[in-house]
Amino acid sequence: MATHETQLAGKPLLIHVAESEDDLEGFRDFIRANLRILACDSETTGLDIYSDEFRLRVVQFGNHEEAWVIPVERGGRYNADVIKALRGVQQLVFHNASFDLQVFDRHLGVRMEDLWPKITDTRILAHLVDPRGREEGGTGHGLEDLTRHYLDPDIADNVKGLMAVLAREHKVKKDEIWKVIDFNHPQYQLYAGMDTILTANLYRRLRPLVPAEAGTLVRYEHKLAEVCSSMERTGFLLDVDYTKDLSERLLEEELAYEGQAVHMGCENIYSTEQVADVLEARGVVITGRTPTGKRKVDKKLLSDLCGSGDEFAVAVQRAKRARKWRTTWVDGFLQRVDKDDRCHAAINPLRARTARMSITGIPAQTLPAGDWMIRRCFLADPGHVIASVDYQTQELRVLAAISGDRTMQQAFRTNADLHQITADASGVDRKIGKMVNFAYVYGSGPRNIAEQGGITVETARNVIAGFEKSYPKVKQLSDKLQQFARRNGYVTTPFGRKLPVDPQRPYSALNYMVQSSSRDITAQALLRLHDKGFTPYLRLPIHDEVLLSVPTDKAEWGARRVGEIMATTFQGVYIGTGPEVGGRSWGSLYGADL
DNA sequence: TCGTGACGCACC
DNA sequence: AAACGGTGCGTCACGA
Repeated sequence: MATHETQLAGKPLLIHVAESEDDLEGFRDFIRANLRILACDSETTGLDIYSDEFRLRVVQFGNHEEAWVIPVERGGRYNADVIKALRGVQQLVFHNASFDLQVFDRHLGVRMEDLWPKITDTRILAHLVDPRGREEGGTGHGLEDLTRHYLDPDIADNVKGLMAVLAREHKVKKDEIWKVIDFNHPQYQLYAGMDTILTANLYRRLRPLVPAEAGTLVRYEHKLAEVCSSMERTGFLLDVDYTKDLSERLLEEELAYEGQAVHMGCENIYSTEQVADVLEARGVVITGRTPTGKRKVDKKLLSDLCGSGDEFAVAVQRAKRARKWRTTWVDGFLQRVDKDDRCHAAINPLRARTARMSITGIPAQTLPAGDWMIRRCFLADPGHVIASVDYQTQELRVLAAISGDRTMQQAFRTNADLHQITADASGVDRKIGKMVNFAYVYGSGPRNIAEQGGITVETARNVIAGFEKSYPKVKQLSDKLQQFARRNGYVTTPFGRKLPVDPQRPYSALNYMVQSSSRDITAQALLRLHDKGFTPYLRLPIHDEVLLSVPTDKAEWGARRVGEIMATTFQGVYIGTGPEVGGRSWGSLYGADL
């Protein structure tokens, strides 16, 4: 048995490694002595849990000063004892449990459902303590960042440097190291064990720091993480033939237009500098500048030029679009599809400062909405169709609720046209009224609203004034929140979430409040859907929408039922839903299959 | 070779 | 008086 001695902030640590099956007796003793609570972690060959090459290599258990490292890749008793430990320990602490639990589910045969009830996730605790990333002045939420902030900066630096050192030693790229490194490498063993000790210590530090108002959020966020991890595990069926074909078509389009651009003197259309040079050589005057003073060549400029018949602009824009669609979406899907033709998104249920969720892998929140071509790649299961249920004007209704504004609430109650009300208050088009309704929630100023709506700054000021006069309580709330945020540095949402507000941007307090509350309304709906047994049909949560695959013969009923369960009354304001049933592909909801 | 900032663009 | 909130991802350009 190998044993490593090291230190964390001056305190001694002990890391045991099971090198032979005989060593497992010591491991079992350790588990028996720590049955109440242990931190756990795993080492794998990569992050692509659902790819064929993925392997689980090592599982570690630890408390605040001692850890065991078990090479489950050897199978046999190593495997069996780890499974017993996972089942036996009463409380398991992970950092980002969703990942490890999916790994154990798929590669160790321990169902997530069995483990989730006893999981504590330090990433969740860290977010409830400070939802800001490191770039935003917060602690960040990765194990390394949190270790640096709460435990021991030197250890954090070592962990960060380790990968690079080992990769250099083995002459491989950084993300390849976890596949090739030998289990007997002492540094590998040391840091594998260390991760659980860090997690155990983080748990001790973070638990008392969770704000009292957020106390009830702890269990709720863990349940939400469970539901989202279940969606990840299920995955989303990919129409592989269609997707491959689309990839080829997009590549052809890209090459054709890129060739035209090269012919017109631009070697690299992705270099803004080069595009600007060619445009100027063609007599275009570029007036816009980026924050760093460079010539601004963006979509708006290119579209305007396309409109006036500039063939170079047309070629650049079309090539860029085809390339973006192919590399960002289509090829990405093909790359991560598993052997059953399913794509597994990574859902982070607790991501933004406002707690908004994020979805990567299938970047479902950013797929083009005006076109069905990309969404057409995804299918409902065999015998199923796609259904979508979204909230109707979720954020504005939340604003009506938390501000208590009578006019806004009345408008929603009577189905009056809120955008027209805003427009009429200053005598502008409904389109402008709608834009300002949303822009106000984002905290936009007159200049921005003017640019966005193609109106003068003067008119923008009038529309904003009209908005504030129409909904006086909204303005009052914004002022109140700003004042509170200036004084205290944060605001607290109706769900008990403490959201830090930057002193330079007190106006963002209103948006944080609305965005965060909206997220919690969707999140709580997911928990209700889970309780009613709908989780197997859920595919993705997308802001104010839930996407499902439902059996064809029950689709209408199912979508309606999901809509009923999601619909809610928030502080007296009804937030209704719009269930939609499509065809076999997600694209059908956007005009495909017609 | 890798990491990072700037930029641009997709969405709510 | 004015203040655009949040996300993911690809590419270039640059520096260690």
